[in-house]
Amino acid sequence: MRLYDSLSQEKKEFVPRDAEHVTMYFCGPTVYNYVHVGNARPFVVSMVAKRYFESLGYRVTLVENITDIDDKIIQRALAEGRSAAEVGAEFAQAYRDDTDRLGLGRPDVEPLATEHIQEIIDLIAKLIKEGHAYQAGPDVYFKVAGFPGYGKLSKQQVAEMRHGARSAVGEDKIDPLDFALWKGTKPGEPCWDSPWGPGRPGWHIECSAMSLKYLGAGFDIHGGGRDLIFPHHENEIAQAESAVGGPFVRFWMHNGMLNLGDEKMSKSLGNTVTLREILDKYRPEALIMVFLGSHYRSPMELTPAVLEEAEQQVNRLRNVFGELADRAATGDASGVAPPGGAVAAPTGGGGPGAQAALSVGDAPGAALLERVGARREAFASAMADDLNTAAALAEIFGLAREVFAALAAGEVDPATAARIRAELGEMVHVLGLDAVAEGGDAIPADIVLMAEERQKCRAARDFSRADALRAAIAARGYEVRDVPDGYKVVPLR
RNA sequence: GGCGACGUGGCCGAGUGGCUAGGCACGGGUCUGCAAAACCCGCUACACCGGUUCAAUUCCGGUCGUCGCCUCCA
Repeated sequence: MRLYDSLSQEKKEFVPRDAEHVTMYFCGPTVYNYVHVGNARPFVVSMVAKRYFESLGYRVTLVENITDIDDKIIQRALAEGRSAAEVGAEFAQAYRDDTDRLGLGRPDVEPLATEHIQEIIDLIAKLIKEGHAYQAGPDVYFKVAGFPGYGKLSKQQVAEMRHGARSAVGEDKIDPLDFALWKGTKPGEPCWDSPWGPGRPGWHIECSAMSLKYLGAGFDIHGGGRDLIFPHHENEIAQAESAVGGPFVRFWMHNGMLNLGDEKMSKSLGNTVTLREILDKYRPEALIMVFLGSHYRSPMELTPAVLEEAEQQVNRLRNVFGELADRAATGDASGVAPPGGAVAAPTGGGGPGAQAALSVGDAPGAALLERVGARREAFASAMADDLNTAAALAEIFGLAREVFAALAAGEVDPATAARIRAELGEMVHVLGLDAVAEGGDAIPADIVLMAEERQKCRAARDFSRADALRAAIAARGYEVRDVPDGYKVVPLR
């Protein structure tokens, strides 16, 4: 596959460091609050990338940190009269809870900065020992001037950066560009013992320490939001390459920012929306669909309209899986429908039976399977081109259209339906959209009763009562669809 | 000012030197007690101005506009 590397600013053939093992590190959030939707993008991107590599046959180790010690956490703790550890733990858990709702699983390792203080201290000690860092009073700084490649990721000139750089009061840097590796403690702040006195890690060092610990120097992919390029990742390169004396990572992968409406989502503007707020209003698959609908490197708008549209797309995929499941269930591999056919389909499964018996014929099924093969190939090429999920999704929708058409024409035998369902299932799995392929929860018994009652009303031609029942069912969040030989209940949304 | 993106049909959003993106919405039709789902048909674009070319939305230059980063930020 080809993957864009932000450092060289070009797509390069991706070859992992280790033949069969892909190593990835993504920068997770600093947990001083509930994460906003923007934080979900790198999470989704990294999980989808992981799935894609796995689909290629690689073993993947994805490390995604949680930074649970920093100025803002301390500030909040102070303001709320509790410990920074407490604040960090609360929001780290909230972050896990929120991202769990996406249904993408967890990264393989989710290291906490506060649990890697020793590794951080060791790394700093090494940098000092080798002359890349120096102690200044209670603090330790990285010596930017000693790292020739500084600015190579963000494409900035050191001289110009120095122009606008500033030092906070009380800092004793030699060079304004130097950044803190270790911050000496101040009254009321949490601290750890170190060779340089009590203090805490600076912002960037934890990621280098943890990525090197779990993945080793020269690992494959280091990712995160574009806004981390400077200073975070630039500084990581400086400190990590100085420490290892060689390349830090092979590919830098940066996702674009999220905008809310026409305003940029920004903490300073105060217009952030938390991930949990979004997930309370929309299905997780819809949010994933929105992310995948545009390329991961592009900035994107997140508006109610976009999310609503994604809900529709989710419905369409759910429908195609539902129809395929129904068709697959209508008979054995010979294509003969079971006697009697299905009438009620309380779980959304089962369904039409009678008209199915007529469609046999290998030819139409074979033609459709050919289409599936072609779509899968196109899907694979799209993903192989810098994870072009939007194009990959288009193949899924294209296939859905073809499947529906074949289904409508009665050209799909149960065995073919089952096979297509499985293949489509594999595709949506790579994109983290497994939910669209699942049957969903069982329909509540009372809803089924209402639907049954409605059937009776229809049979008795009491349509006003039937419609009232449908409305009542809709009010409960379900939709009744009349199908040729019965009905079907599906969840709205 | 430096660096990096981007301007595609009603909307979102891929992509390409000549040939269908896809989705949503909309209009017409089929099916249906109604509705939904689905199918069929329709709607077909590449900011502007130059240039290169047999041919440019796609390459080059310029103009206008939008956005991100330049030590809070995924």
